[in-house]
Amino acid sequence: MTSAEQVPTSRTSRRGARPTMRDVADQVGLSIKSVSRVLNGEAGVSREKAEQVVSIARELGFRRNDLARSLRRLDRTETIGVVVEHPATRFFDGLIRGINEVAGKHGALVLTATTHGVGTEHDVVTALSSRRVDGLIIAPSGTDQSYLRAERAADLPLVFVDQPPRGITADTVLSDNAGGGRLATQHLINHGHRRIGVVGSAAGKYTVRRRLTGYRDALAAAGVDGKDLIRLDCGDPAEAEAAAAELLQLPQPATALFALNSKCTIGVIRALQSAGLEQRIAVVGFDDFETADLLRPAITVITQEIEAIGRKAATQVFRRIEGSDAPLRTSQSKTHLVARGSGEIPGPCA
Amino acid sequence: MTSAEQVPTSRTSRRGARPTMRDVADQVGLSIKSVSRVLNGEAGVSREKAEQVVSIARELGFRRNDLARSLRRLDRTETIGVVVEHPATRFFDGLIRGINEVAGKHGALVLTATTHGVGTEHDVVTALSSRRVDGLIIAPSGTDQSYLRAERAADLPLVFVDQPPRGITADTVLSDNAGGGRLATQHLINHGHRRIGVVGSAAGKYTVRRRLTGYRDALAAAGVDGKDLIRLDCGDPAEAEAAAAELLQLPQPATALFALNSKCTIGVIRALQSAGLEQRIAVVGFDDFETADLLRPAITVITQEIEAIGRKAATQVFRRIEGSDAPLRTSQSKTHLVARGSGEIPGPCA
DNA sequence: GTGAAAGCGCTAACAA
DNA sequence: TTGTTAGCGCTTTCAC
Repeated sequence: MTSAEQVPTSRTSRRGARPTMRDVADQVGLSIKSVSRVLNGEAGVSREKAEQVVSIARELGFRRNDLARSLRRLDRTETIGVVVEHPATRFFDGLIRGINEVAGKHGALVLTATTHGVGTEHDVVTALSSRRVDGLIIAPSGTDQSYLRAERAADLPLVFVDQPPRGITADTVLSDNAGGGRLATQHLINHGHRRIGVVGSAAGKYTVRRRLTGYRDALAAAGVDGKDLIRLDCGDPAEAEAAAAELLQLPQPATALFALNSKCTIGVIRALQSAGLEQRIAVVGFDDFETADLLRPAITVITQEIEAIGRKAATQVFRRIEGSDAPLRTSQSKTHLVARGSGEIPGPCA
Repeated sequence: MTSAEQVPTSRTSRRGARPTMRDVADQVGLSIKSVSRVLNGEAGVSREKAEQVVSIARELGFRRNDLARSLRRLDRTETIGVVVEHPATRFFDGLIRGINEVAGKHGALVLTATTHGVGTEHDVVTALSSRRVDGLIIAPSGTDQSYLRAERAADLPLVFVDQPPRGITADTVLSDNAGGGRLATQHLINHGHRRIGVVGSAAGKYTVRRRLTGYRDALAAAGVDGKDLIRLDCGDPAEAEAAAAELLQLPQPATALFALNSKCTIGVIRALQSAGLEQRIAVVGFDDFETADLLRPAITVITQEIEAIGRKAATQVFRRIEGSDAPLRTSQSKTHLVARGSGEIPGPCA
């Protein structure tokens, strides 16, 4: 409290230090609060001073520290987190497009984190939660989401896509996977097939189970038995290729194949090409891919309304952020069959 | 300082409020600092108390507020930002994989933001900078990066990939685009082609210019003239298809086509299929795509070492984060030709 | 139209 | 082993 001169070191000169509102205020000769007002577009500062603030801020390379801002404003970061396993699939591309579209309207930044590789889903989600995103859209890759109890308890908006969460309840946006499985199978039956093989990924996965349910329903409705024609747990195209090859070499071989995701579709096509059967065996794949129409035959697929799913999920997140406490909701988007050739190859009963 | 009882309202009961170290400390009957020690794995707390802290923290659903933590620790957020136009391409997939691999070793979270659609590159990068990421890896989509002067001045680690920045200088990791263009063109020349058409995207884009340079160099080295065979500014497969069709209908039509990116490759293939020329006209595409080997003929491509680029970029970012002030560096990764059939269709001079 | 003071949740520095 | 104090950069509240 003595009047000894304080000689504050200029913070801006420290390596890596970034200018603060304090620095701008000092330069303009204004209080930090006025600077804050200007930089946040609040009223109550004279035009002249305001212009000075803007110009000095620009000159200094000022960027508002949103860490501090969000801390003071009690965790409104205007950021939503998206957690996916793997960004480079048609599915996640469309999803993120849809989410971005809605988030843009709300002035929020969308940050995507990947669970592939080092970090597990749990780690990545927790990291985002600790960084206080305002909401989270999660395409689960783990098998248990009960670690999110803390976030649920704190009312952090959580929306699941592609698969429902396990171990907790939350808003969820799904595709009609069973409907898609039914569509595909029915389509093949209609084209005269009775021995319809299935190649899919992890047997325990929700989407796999649902698509399979649709397959079984369609077979049952047509009075067909398909028990020995299912090959699951194919994690990559190579495994799917092997599985498809197997289905084609059974005593009573499959005359049509239904691939439960696009990686499997690729494996199936490889198997058919190796065997020279691509014009003889029908194929329907779940999920579209960019070059599906360039193949010979072009590939018939089941498509999902992916961008719509992204929009729905984001809309729901923002509804919750704005305080909605409507009951938890699970919505389901349609799936469609796009006939391109491979699925219309006739079977023995055509 | 009077002994009047303070009756603090329980903060945890407020809707959306999340437990703090204060809450944990109160429950355990310890100071906030001890809680901090435990939750950050610092030594100096008795086993017994530490276990209590951990268990109460878990019970309360405590998540450390990393906004506050980072604020106090002067902007070490242990987060790096990646800015890309569009996550769902083979390129960005590999890139993010490589980045994640390195970031994982450094305990940092990788957050990806997309510039496609609503937000411009500038907005997205600034938002990330305001959130105080420790470093930024940017695949430029805009045409001018001088807005990053503030970040450069503050020594925020910045690494550009795919294309160098304009308007500022920074560490950059590129592919040898010209080399790839030369490889492709030379390959076609070697297979007897002299009229080699090019279909590419935006003429002003760095990668397009470099790949074209390689093309011209190879033609010049072989004494071939290719002036009227270049069609740029094809933004999507449809435009590339039209451009390719045009090149095939010239008085002296192209006998081979070089597509400068995978979207163009797809358009080119479509044009050839429509004309029934896919077995007659040679094609080389820049950038691989998942179904390239399923097409007939399978597509010969130039590949980039994408994951390596991601690893290099991330390594450089962390080097800078750790304080390196080595001179700015531009590194270049190799490109390779993968022969699959379409590029080996012989030309008239074979 | 302008500013001073307090405090968001945490950690650094120091004290006991 | 444990606690106290100050303060990161901002916004909120209230006073002038």
